[in-house]
Amino acid sequence: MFTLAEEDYLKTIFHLEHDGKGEVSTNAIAESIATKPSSVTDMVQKLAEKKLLTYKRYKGVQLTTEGKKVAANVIRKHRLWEVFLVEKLNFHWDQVHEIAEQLEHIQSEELIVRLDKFLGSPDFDPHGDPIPDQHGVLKRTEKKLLAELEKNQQGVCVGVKESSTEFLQYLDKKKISIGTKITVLGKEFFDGSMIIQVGNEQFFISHKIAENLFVQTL
Amino acid sequence: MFTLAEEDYLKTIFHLEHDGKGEVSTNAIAESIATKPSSVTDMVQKLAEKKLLTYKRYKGVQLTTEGKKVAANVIRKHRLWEVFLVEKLNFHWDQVHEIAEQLEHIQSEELIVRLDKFLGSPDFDPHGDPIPDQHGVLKRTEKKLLAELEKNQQGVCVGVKESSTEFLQYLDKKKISIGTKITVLGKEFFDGSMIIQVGNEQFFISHKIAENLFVQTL
DNA sequence: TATTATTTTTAGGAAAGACTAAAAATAATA
DNA sequence: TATTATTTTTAGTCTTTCCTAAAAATAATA
Repeated sequence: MFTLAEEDYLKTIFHLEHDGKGEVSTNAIAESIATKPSSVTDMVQKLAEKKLLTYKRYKGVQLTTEGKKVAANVIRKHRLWEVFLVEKLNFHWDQVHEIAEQLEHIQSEELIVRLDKFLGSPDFDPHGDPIPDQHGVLKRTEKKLLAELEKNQQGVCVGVKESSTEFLQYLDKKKISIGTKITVLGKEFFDGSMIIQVGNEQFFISHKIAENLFVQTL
Repeated sequence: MFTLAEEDYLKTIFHLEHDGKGEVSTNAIAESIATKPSSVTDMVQKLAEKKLLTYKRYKGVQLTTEGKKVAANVIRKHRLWEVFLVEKLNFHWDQVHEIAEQLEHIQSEELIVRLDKFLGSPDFDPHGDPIPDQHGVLKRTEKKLLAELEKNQQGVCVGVKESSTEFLQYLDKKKISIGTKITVLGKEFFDGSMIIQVGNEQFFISHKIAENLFVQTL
């Protein structure tokens, strides 16, 4: 369908559009993709001919609906493979990017349908980033403190507020790390303490803990 | 390390060397890889410079030890991915070749080590072909009738001798198909009947059945 | 606003890997 | 062995994607 290079450009432009608002500049693309601006101009003109983006000389580019769909699909594949690598092959979350960069280009609709099912149709990748659905729709997410979640809400751990050794050791003991899915089973109004589920374990955490953990939520 | 095209050539030449004996001709490679002989000459000269094969004009090529190692490694990856697709994603054994053709080029030592472990270090792919080990060593295998196996031997189903509807339905009921691993738990000298293990099931089969099933063995 | 700096594009070309057409070896046959 | 057929190679191109160097457009500043 699309070449590896085309897919990489679309994906990168998609990300840049989400960060900065509006058009994406040639230089920004060149930097992201580690190539020269002149190469970007070439490719961007080609993608414009294919109606995957709109391009006006010196004015930057913007993905079309079709372009966004293709890009989101590549990102979907990338993030699903990352889940596979971490959940099934026990890679650490920070080891999987490079491999997923390759796997995201494997062409097979059926493969992704089955992989998604095999993984239990996850909503987030191991970095806490949301996985676009089959139609390329990326649910918008918010980064919150775990303490802000209500009963029955879910989040994926994406970071800590204060990283004292004690706190990190606590998280380690409780098997909580970047990408870990956390479900709030109960919340005590009195002191803000919670019962949460992590993997198959359920346990109590204090408000102090819940205020130190960042989670990504739908 | 090597380009996708290089890996495809090495793999193809490896297979051709195993089929016909001796040197592999330009035309044979061209046909296998669906390209023109002139393109083969180009690539073969390049691979010869890289010492992956020996090449004499008009005389065909032969892989060096290094070339064989690279080729066997690609084949190892291909076959491990096929096992993954069939065992984990529930693809049918005849649907996986094209996808594995792509997956075999993913570059990551660590990935293959972990994939192999995840799959339980299988010896055969879903077609009954042996999987080369980490060092590129391909165990030689034999195709036999199941009836010829002794107690505690293992084989992978690779075909049937006579394919009557009744027999195929029997195999279907017993969940035996191409690629199914069969272990002989016991064998009765008197009538040649066997107790075999298929998946988690253990059951009795008559000599007549065992004589109609081809298996690949180490 | 004139000038300088930055960004972007054009022009021309390189490497990889494919192709066609024609030439050169080798093989097969009369 | 001479001739024909087949296989293989060479020579010259094409496409994709990248590059460098120089030109053109836009933005920033005096």
